[in-house]
This record gives sequence, C-alpha cells and structure tokens, in this order.
Amino acid sequence: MSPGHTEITAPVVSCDDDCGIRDVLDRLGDKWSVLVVVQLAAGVHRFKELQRAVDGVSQRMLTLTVRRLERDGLVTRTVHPTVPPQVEYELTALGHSLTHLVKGLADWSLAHRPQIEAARRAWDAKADMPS
Amino acid sequence: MSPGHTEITAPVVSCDDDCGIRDVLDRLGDKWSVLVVVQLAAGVHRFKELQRAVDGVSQRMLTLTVRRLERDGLVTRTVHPTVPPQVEYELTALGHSLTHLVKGLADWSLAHRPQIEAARRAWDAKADMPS
DNA sequence: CAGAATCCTTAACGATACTG
DNA sequence: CAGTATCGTTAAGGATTCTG
Repeated sequence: MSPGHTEITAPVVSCDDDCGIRDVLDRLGDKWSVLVVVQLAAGVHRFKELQRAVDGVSQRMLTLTVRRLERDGLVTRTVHPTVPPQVEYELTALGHSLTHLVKGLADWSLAHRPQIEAARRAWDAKADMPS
Repeated sequence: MSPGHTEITAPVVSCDDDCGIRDVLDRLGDKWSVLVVVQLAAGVHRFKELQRAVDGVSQRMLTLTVRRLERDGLVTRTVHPTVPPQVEYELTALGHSLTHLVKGLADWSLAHRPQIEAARRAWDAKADMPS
C-alpha cells in the first residue's frame, strides 16, 4: 500500500453500482416515512391518529406514505367496514426489524445534535466574515 | 387503559415536535450525502476521486453535498496549494460515528431486499388486476 | 373517517459553460 | 483540478375540494 492519499480501499458497503442501499434510502429519504414508522412502532394507529401524531403531515402525504410502506411490506392496512370507516395501520415483522435502525438514527441524532449545531454556527459565522 | 385500538403509548422517539431526528434525516434524505459518507469511510478522497467513486453524481451536486457535510462537521476539507489544485476530503470523528449506523442500514437493505421486492411484486400484481 | 383528484408552488437535481 | 454561475427540468410536497 502506498502512503499518502487515497488508494480506495474496499468500499465499506459496495456502492460501485446501486446494489440496494438506494432503494432503502429512497424510502427513508422522503419526508415522512421514518416518522410514520416510528409512530407505528408504538402500536396500531388509525389514519387520523397517525396524522395527529406525526404533526405536520398533510392528509395527502400521509396517504402516499402509508401506501408506499404497505407496498414495501413494512406495514399492513386493515379496513373495518364500520359505519364511519375505520382503517388501522400496523407494522409488519419487516417493519419492526427496521425500527431498531431508525431508533439508532434517532439516538445518534439526539446525542450529536449539539456538535452539529455548533459546527453549523461556526461555519455560518465564518461565512459572514468579509475577509 | 381501554383495550381495542391505539391509545398512543409513549412515543418510541419523542417526535411530538421535531426534536432533532429531522435534522439528521434531511441530511440522510438527500440523494448523495450517505453515498459520500460511505465512500469517505474508506479513506481520504480528492474531489475527482469522490466523483468517480460515487458514480452518477454531478460535479455540482458533489460540491453542494460535501459543503453541507463540512458545514455539519462531518467531513474536513483540506486545500493543498499545489500547481493543479488539490483538495482532500476526510471524515471527522463525528462523521465516522455515523458510519456504523449507515452500515447498519446498508446491511439491513441487502438482507431484506428480496422480501421488499417480493412485497412490491405482489402489490403491483394485485394493482393490475381489474376485479 | 378515510381517501381520491386536482392544482399549484417550491426546491432538488442535472447539464452546460466559465474561472483561478 | 476544483470549483462557481446560470439555466431548465422534474418531482416532492402542500392546500383545497369532492366522495363513499
């Protein structure tokens, strides 16, 4: 191994081509999927409950989000043919397995938030300086 | 506690308001940040090396991405005033601490990809059915 | 209540050209 | 090489209205 700069060692997660990470990232990337999964990790929710819990999500986006999660097999959608319609969403086993990772991200986020904010302040302060 | 449906138990990760998860998610959400972090986890990279390694990223987006990562304190940018300019990017300790989580996501992704694809095929097949 | 449909605004992204 | 600047496209998301 020559010293100095990069020799491009074995990629941590082969991302030479898109071998799957992107698929998951695209689902985690959108604004609401993770938040919904996190909420559902606490238990079964009806549509309106979800919307209140996530706070900020429009009804349209919540619909789209749960549909995509359902399509990916992360949540189940159960319709009860009652007089006011009642639909319950629940995490599948697959969905629950993701919860641990999401929890990890949340923990990391909370733990390192001060550092990140400090770095941002430092950067922004530097940027304001003319010379 | 009444039985039946949801009583909204304690949130897994308090997301009543946005208490930090979103900040991290927004950085994970964009198309390239994670890929760049993953590449840098393998070692120091120059700008062009990164662009080749990530494959698909435009020079503009790579610039924006590394700038944001630098602002957040996840990577360092070192300029060597050589005759052709040479800039090296490297993960900070903070950046490295994120690597574990990203690796976890990648592993999960690879492990459960078949399940997700199967679920999608099933969903799409069902959707095509007229009745 | 749960949702489908429509319209509209924004910003993420990509391609190209130019610079130190 | 490592950017910056500009432009055009597209997709994500929000607001609103209507329906079973």
